[in-house]
Amino acid sequence: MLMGHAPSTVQRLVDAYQDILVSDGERTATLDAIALRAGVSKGGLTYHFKSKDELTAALFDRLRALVDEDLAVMRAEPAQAATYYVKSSLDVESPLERCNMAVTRLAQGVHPDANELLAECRTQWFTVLMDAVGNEDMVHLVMLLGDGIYFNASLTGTGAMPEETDPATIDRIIGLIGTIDF
Amino acid sequence: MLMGHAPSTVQRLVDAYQDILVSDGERTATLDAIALRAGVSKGGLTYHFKSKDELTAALFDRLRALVDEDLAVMRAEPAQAATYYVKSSLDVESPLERCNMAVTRLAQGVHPDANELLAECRTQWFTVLMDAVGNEDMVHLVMLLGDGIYFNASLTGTGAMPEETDPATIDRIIGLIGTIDF
DNA sequence: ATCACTATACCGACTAGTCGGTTTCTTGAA
DNA sequence: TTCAAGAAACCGACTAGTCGGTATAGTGAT
Repeated sequence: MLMGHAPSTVQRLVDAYQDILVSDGERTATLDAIALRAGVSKGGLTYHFKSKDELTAALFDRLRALVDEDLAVMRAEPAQAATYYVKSSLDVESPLERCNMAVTRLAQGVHPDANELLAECRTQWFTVLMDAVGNEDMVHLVMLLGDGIYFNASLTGTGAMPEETDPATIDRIIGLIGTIDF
Repeated sequence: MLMGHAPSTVQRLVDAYQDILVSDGERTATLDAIALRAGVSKGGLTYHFKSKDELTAALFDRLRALVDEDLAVMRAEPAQAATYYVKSSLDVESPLERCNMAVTRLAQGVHPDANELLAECRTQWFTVLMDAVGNEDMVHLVMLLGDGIYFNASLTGTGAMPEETDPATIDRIIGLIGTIDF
């Protein structure tokens, strides 16, 4: 079969939707704009996705798949799970963070399904971190820290990082937290 | 003169805009919906605000004023500033947090001015916390923690809190952070 | 002939903003 | 005391434009 290296039209459409959500927000993510960015006509879009809800469902499926991968990585190396979780929040260019951000845009637009999906993902991360770390307060601290980093990144969109999310600072903060006794 | 306790129409319009943004998102915050909620007609709205941008500017002014108040409180008691900052992130019903959340909805919709304003506010909080706490890494940690709490709250809208933002948990986390040696 | 589209036209719902008109309150001259 | 004139606050119908969705005729490759 030799699956093509070039992304399929379906993938490109989801990519386009995701990219527009991240960089320009929900309002701008119209069917015309998505089709244009994906390099197809509007008819081409509706050929693959009968409605915008179907396209959104595909974006949700992508997030679920990426989160599953991420959870597998954390489960594979429990000792690094907490550090990995915090640090990966910084990597706003990663497929997971970009997809997460896109769904977050929808959630902030108060799309109920997007909110539910994000809550579900957070629960999964919490469970895996609990298995890896053991201490519940520590897990809350780690997740809140990750959320804070992520929130800062999401506000600036694709633009320049504010000082808060400087990787070196995060490294030092992780070091500080590591010194906490329980 | 005896200034009325009942909020003016202008205030009610900004209230309505803010409330709809927080609980239903940017898309739902139409001029009609805002006017309806404020108890005036659309004409009544446009009498006070010539455009939606003007209404948004009034919301921004409100946030600036509330942040100034908040900064004054922190400056008045530097020893409690960090704890105050983290804990007040939990109080999603406070005028400041609600207004902040409304502007955040616009920022997530990638409104450039909203992003700029939020960045400006964060800088001010950072400066005041630096004066109060001294250690830069500690200030970053405190702010990221506050952002994480705030982000969790903003995702759930006005709904029930997820476990992460349970006040007792936050108290314990603040306690843990207080044990860090520099 | 089927698949994966292109291109274009269209509809109904909705949205920001406009505009003529109405009500209510105040003011100041006859 | 009355009343005309303004001004402030507000109403609601209308316009122009946008968006999601539908429909349809056509194209080129397999």
